[in-house]
Amino acid sequence: MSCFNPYRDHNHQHCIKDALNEARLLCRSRNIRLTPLRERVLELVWQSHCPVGAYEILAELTQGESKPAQPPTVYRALDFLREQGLVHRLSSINAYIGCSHPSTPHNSCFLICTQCRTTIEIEHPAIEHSLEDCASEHGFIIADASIELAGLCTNCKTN
Amino acid sequence: MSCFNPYRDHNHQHCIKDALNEARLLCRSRNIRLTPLRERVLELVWQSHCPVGAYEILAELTQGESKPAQPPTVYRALDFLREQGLVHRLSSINAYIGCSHPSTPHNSCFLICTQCRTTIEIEHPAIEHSLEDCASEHGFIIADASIELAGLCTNCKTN
DNA sequence: GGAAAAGCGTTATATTATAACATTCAACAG
DNA sequence: CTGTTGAATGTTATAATATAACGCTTTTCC
Ligand SMILES: [Zn+2]
Ligand SMILES: [Zn+2]
Ligand SMILES: [Zn+2]
Ligand SMILES: [Zn+2]
Repeated sequence: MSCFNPYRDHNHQHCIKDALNEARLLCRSRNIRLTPLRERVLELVWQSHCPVGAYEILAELTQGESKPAQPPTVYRALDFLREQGLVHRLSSINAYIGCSHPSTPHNSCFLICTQCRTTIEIEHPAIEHSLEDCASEHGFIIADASIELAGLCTNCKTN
Repeated sequence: MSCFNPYRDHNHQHCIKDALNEARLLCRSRNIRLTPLRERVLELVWQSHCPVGAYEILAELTQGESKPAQPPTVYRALDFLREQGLVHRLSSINAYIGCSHPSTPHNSCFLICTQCRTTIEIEHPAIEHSLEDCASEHGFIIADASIELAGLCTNCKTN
């Protein structure tokens, strides 16, 4: 049972707070720097359970600033966060989403609702096993798995 | 046992010929038009078992022509071929590859070698089942699965 | 044959991402 | 402290991928 069901009401402030806290601890333990900018970008990524585009983040970063931020600012922060496993890239929609369990290494697997855009990251041993089995049958060594399932979430399929 | 092993020598002319023949039959049976341009693009996609970028196709289309082809020419042909299931898009690398079994509906799953770029499309009931199980556990209805596994193929892992 | 739709050419532009170099900041040794 | 070094960020420009919009041509079908 997960700590929240993003398809229902929940206190999302907790999600944000938890994600930021975990990120801080994780970076501290790895002795790397979660700078204010990186933390800010992570916070913006976590504004919802919907994937967010790099240029959306850029626009939000720029809000209220005198000079607009530039693309490399965002992409560098995202690169850092992705390297640390704090953020995933959803290549099928060119968007980014916070990782729900950054402390444990995993192949990411996402359920992306095409209607409400809510996206959840799932971990399912059966998927991992079937992929590994299949790859090894072909003598293939998986380095990086991208599994993105688009469709309708519980909420949207009934509406 | 598959009709060829793309990691070893094989007569790739057969692959191209078979793919084009199957495409013609399939379009005929669906009563849709595989125009010369579309067929040409499909042929270019099938030039190898490596994914190919839209602008690479564009460049090859332009070879020997007086006026260079424009992006919409290629993208429209690719859109058509994808709608008909003759070509898949690999979003993790922004590239396109011919479908190895376009006549039967399937979720695409690819093993993409990061070294030699050879890519094979696999069908494995266990993967389909585990994905379906997992999605339905979350009340999610899969409309479109994108599974792209990057890593080392048999050949490259030993070299 | 003529209307309607599909296909394609063409021009322009949107969207996503990176290269390259300058400047500032943080860490650390001496 | 201070000077040195590498990391982080700012800044400008550009690359790479993809689509919008409009008009002409070809095919389909009555
Ligand atoms: Zn939440
Ligand atoms: Zn994750
Ligand atoms: Zn296929
Ligand atoms: Zn290889």
